[in-house]
Amino acid sequence: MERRRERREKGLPPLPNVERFPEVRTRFAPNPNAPLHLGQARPIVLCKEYARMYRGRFILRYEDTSPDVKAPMAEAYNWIMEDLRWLDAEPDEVYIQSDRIEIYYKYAERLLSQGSAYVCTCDPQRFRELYFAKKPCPCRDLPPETHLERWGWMLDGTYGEGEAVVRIKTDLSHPNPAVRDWPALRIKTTPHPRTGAKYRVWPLYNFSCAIDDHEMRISHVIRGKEHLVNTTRQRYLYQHLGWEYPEVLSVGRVSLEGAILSKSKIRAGVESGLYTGWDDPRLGTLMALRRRGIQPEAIRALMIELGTKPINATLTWGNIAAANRRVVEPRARRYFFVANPIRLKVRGIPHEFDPRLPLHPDHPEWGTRDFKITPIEGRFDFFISGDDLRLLEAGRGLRLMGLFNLRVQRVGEGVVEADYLSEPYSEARSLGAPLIHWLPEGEGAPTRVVMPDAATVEGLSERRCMDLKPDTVIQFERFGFVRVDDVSGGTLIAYFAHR
RNA sequence: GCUCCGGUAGUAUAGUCCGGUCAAGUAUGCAGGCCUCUCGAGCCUGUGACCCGGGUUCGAAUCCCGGCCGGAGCACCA
Repeated sequence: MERRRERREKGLPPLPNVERFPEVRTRFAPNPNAPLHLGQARPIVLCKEYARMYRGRFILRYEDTSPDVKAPMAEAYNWIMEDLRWLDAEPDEVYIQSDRIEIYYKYAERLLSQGSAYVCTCDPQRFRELYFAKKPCPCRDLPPETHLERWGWMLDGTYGEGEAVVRIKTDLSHPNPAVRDWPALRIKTTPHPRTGAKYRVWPLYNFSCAIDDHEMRISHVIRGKEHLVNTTRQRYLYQHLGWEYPEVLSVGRVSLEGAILSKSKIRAGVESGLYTGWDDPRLGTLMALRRRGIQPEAIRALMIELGTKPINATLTWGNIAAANRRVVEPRARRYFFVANPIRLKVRGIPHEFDPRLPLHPDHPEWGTRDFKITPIEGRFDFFISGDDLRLLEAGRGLRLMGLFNLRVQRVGEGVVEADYLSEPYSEARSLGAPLIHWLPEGEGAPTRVVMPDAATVEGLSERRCMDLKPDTVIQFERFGFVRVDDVSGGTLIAYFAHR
């Protein structure tokens, strides 16, 4: 009782039955047909974290055995690896199932010869009727020699696509029809992006996955609960082979409010041009989150918080922003970005000013951004954000942050006129004057911020921002946190993360 | 339709296995206040939840039964 109360302080609960295994080995087994998305981050982070916690190993296994229905993409193998590295989930071992076909064949033959599997040549429709009635199909009870012979015909091309399939024997009276005599290998002649036409018989998910979990000595399988039935199916295979099934943690699915996580929908949108790419800010891919400046630490923290329960979780962008803000706030430098700029003409400035604004309000030691305001006959022009127009009113006070106070004279079409009032910040406070950010005329670098809905906001930012390195997350004061995407084209391109 | 899994505040999570310490904790959100030359951060206060109905029990978020709602699976996909 006491013990249980302590352990949840932070981090993950202990893994069940660790003592069953010489080493904790977890695996993530994606189909390389798209980059990773937020939903997949849950099992990944859990697997990696547990491997770390128990000084075990984390294995990446590409499950690319469906050349047609879920065709692998040659680029996706690398995308996935990059996504994992970014998430700080570098795998300790990597396997590709399309390299391991012979291994699956070997086990198929063993199962066939020991009568644990059979080659079924029934019409799928017909088989369906039979298994719903809990009846064996005519192939099931044929002798192993016949099945081995048929197996040869699958391999040598005597059978065509759809004419034969290897099934694993299970309990035909199992209450769940889905587990009865499930298919293990089938004929598929579509060329594979990695192995071309070398193989015509391909294992199905439950077969290759189950074999590999054993071959790779996986101790704990952490996967989405949509695989619950698959776990039941695979246990039959382990029984036939005399293996012990690993521990299984079935975790709920993660969805993200307003974002599309479905690979097929994303692909359709990317192909039709609805999205700018797999990293369109509207998408929930890891690529997209990364581009928006979401930090891997934030994703990891979120996933660890979700934990290992079989409950589906719907995260909001607010949840993500909150987690990310915690990571990014203490280390993001502050700069001014004037969105939708309008001209501010100031008169009556008594002398030069050299405002110095901190790069981070809580870290004065980081230094300052220094400006120089040199009025000519008391006049100087600034740019301020059109979004701040709502704060301005003729006759009212206004403070330019870190500079001086003004009295607004006229709010006109695209131009605001104001008179110098005073310098002390305290006066702005007592006046209740709004504080706004600004840029001296001539200082601004053209800047475009890509917003979460893929719309863009144009404006000006401090010239020194052009020296920032891509990937840096900064805060545009009073605007929000953004990630610097590109500075090479003379325009600063940034992606908006959140406020 | 059949099979399985879930259901704690807007969202997420702790507690459920081993009933009392839970008139339910935490984070985020929201509202208000303080602080601060950002609409950031920080601090304080408030807000708000055990799906429903029975049962067992001195006592149920926790156990049992029924219902309702949600999700997943029922592919020669992964």
